[in-house]
Amino acid sequence: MPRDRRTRPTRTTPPVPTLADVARIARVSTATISRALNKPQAVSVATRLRVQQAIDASGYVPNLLAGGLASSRSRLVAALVPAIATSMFNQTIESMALALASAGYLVVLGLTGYEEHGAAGTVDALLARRPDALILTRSPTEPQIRRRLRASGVTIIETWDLPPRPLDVAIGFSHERAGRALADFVLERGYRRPLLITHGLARGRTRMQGFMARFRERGLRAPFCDLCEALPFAIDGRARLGMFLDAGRRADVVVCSSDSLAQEVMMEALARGLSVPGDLGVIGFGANEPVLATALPLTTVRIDGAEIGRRAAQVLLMRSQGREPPQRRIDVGFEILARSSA
Amino acid sequence: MPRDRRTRPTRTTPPVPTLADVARIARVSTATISRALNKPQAVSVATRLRVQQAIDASGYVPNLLAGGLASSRSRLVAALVPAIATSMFNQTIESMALALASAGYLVVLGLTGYEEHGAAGTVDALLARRPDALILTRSPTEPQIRRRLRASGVTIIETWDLPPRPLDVAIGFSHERAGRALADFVLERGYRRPLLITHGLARGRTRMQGFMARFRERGLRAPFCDLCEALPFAIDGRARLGMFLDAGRRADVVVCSSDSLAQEVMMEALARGLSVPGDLGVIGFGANEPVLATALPLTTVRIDGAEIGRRAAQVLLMRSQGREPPQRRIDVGFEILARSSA
DNA sequence: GCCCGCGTTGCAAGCGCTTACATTTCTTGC
DNA sequence: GCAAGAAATGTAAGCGCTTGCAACGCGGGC
Repeated sequence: MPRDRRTRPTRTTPPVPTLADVARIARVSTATISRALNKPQAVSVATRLRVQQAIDASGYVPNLLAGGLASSRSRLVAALVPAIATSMFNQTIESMALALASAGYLVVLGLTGYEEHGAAGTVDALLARRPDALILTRSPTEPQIRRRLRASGVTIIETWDLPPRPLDVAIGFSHERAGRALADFVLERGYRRPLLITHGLARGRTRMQGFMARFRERGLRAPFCDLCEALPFAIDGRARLGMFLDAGRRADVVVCSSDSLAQEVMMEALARGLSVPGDLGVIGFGANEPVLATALPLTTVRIDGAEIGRRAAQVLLMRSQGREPPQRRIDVGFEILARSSA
Repeated sequence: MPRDRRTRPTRTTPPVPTLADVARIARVSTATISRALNKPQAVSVATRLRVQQAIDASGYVPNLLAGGLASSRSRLVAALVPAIATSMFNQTIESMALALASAGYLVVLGLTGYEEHGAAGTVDALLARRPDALILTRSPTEPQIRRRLRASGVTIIETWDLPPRPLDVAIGFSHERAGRALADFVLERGYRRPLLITHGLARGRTRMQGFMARFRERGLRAPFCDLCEALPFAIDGRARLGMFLDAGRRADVVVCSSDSLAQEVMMEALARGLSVPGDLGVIGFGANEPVLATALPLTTVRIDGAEIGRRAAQVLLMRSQGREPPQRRIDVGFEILARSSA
């Protein structure tokens, strides 16, 4: 093997100090340094002080690759998300990362894209890092992946949904119920001819089905559905509403699968001289901070993405202490924010 | 030490297979497996096949903590960002992560928040992971951190700016020049009384200074500046413009530090019966995908965040092959997108 | 005075890989 | 048919930590 890899760091940097170097300076064994760092209460105050000085003097930064290997606790949390440039889940990841930072955990990102089967390779790449937990923003459907995840033995947290049989722990809400709640909401407000515009991903579909089911249960005629094959953020709301109206169809409220979509729809309505909500109600979905922050008067379904992240952090911290979370399915609910667009 | 940590994975999961297990199955040495995985061309085709079968049979997933420790290449890239819930930099991180994924690299996130000195702890947490590179979205000012970064020997890439003396490699553009370019742009369009609204972070300030400098050079009266102490995404654009106008001041164009800010300003202008750009021009900054995607007719400065990410990936891939990037300061430029709001 | 127990510290065996170097097994050329 | 070099594989020494266990020192109880 290489004689002295410590000189490797490019361009003649002085070698990076190791535990052994610190031990030499502090005149104690490496075990003591390790303990001073990881369970300070096991080390006498005097020694602790000496160790700290040695660390400062040497500029030592622990090598957590080595630490993780030895302890089989990487203090890494893997997050599997479709994207981060434009994503509902960022808030969740961020609040989780923040909640975990003080416990020494870091988040590694696995980007899957929005294709149905984009996750396989990414899952393996993440598992290779031996994370202490894996956060999913979509439950994998492929049995192979599910098996692999289970076999890995790491804590798996599925978020933004509540599958009937979670792989491990799930934190989210029922999209079916959200759909139903929306149906009740629009009916209560007197709307009778809703237009649903949604992307074709599973959750949008599920909400739509909940919505339809409610209408059916009440014996009302089925709402018109515009199920777009485009990705969530790539739907052209103006065009969709335009096409609908141009086809001579009519609606009294538009229920959209995202807030940005709703904004576009609203814009198109206004451009066509329709008043909102007078002539046409508009409802969004997602209400994350940016939309909440603006004074935009959009009626929408608010999901507390940050809360999902905090709960995930809690669960994982419990597991790391060997305790079991009280429940396997944690419902964070949703809330219909009635503002002035519907 | 623990006898058999392989049984650890919670709740009586079967032990996770290791290289040695695969070697046993394939009836070769562990070295051969390692080579088959990391430099396939060094292994005969027949063996490679046998190894692959053994891997499939056992469900082996390499342990990259161990691999990284042994090779001192973690294949981890650390990204230091203020936030991801609402951030200009997500596009950069995402495109970099995507470009690196095929080379087996993963991104670990370090969130610093927007405070001036939030980075210190995060930097150490990231360095402890022994990343092969560190991507910064803001150059650290603290000499201590700069020293630590340099001493670490990892590739450091500063992005979204072009400091005169980069720590290592910088990929970005000149905010000073962007400010000047904006000044020239508004003057060319005949505006003479601009209002600048910006956050108080360094780059916004720099752009503002560039803008002012250009006005001064041309002998024109200084523009009015509204330097807000709020964070970039927390400025209430409607209120800012409102206060300005209510104070009896006048402007013919508003230059904003972000697109979302510009949108709010535009909304307030319209709400006050001012036509845009007839009575008041509005200019944004940042033009990332979401804003580009909408048909929103906002004149703005477009920065190609994705390109910055791709370039970063390139640099780091070169370094990992021992080659030096051709330049230390890579200018990706900016572009003033003249649409219809100014 | 001795023994026990506790609080500290040290010893040293791994954790699961990579890789320099040694060894074995092919190819070739003559 | 054989030597020499190339190609493929094996051997084993780490990489920098963690941690079970042993050793030590000290004070108190009897």
